[in-house]
Amino acid sequence: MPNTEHFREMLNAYMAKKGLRSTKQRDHIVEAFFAHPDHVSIEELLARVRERDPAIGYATVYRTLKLLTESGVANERRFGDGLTRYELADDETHHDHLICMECQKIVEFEAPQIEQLQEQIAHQHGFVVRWHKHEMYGVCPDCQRKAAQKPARN
Amino acid sequence: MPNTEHFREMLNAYMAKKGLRSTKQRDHIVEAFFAHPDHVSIEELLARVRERDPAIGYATVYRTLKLLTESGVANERRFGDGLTRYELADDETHHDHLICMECQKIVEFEAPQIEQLQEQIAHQHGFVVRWHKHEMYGVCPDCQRKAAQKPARN
DNA sequence: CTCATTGCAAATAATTTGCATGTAA
DNA sequence: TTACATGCAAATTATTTGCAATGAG
Repeated sequence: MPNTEHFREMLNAYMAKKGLRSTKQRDHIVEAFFAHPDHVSIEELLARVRERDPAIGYATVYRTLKLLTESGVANERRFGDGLTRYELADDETHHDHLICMECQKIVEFEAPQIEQLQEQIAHQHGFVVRWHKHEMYGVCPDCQRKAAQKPARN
Repeated sequence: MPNTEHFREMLNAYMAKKGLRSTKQRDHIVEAFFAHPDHVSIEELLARVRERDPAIGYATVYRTLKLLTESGVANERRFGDGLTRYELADDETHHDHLICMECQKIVEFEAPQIEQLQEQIAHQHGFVVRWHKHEMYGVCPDCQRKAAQKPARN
């Protein structure tokens, strides 16, 4: 589990400001998210949360993840499998993604040099950047190997 | 309209290989896409195409855009407004995006230095990159100005 | 007590699919 | 002629919402 202190504070501050309440469902969902905040889908999260509290419904998970997103704790992402996925909005240790178009594998990487260039460009356009998304879609080593063994059949 | 020769050839090759046929609906849709291949949605495309042929249905547009995607002519993109948008898979003149979180404005930019760094990183992980997505979400100059005039009310 | 929250089921929204009919090749 | 393509409507899928019941503060 990553260091979540900062995010817990953000969430508490947001909830206090909006007059929102803390419930055991929310707590479970938030804990489950913090435990594995690595591009999880609603369905995956729901499955984990139901291990502790089988009565929790879809809608509550959707609503809580929206809350996490609004409070700046999580970011919504879509990769291309039709699902919305969530990850910690962790700017400090920000990672980007290499996605295999064959097997959907996701590899994370960090590239401080790119982040720096990004900032420059945004600044040239007068933008203030809140977060970013940098994804490369291609073929991973494993799938390249498979493709070599069993060539196309079209 | 950008230079589309290369893409027409890709599409023809793909259709020939798969034994697919050329129809007037497909032609209209493909032309409409080539005319404005700048992150269009299905709905926008349908509206344009119906100016020429009012009988064309949603399904055909969806099917044709899937065909363009499979043939490598178009790429599917999702920005965050719930719609899938399409753009020319133009690697040569590839552009990335700055997206305003307030007004949804999309600004394009090019950054060859970043593209170069990307390739390096992908190579380190053994990936072959087919295309990529690089989006920065933030606040544009206009909306920064508005926010300054009319501060938050939460 | 009051009002946010929950779970369910129903409602939306975007996209896909089945099928009878039309039509390239 | 032989399938592929089309348009429609129905089906799917992901997500949102209305509402009565529940529960936090």
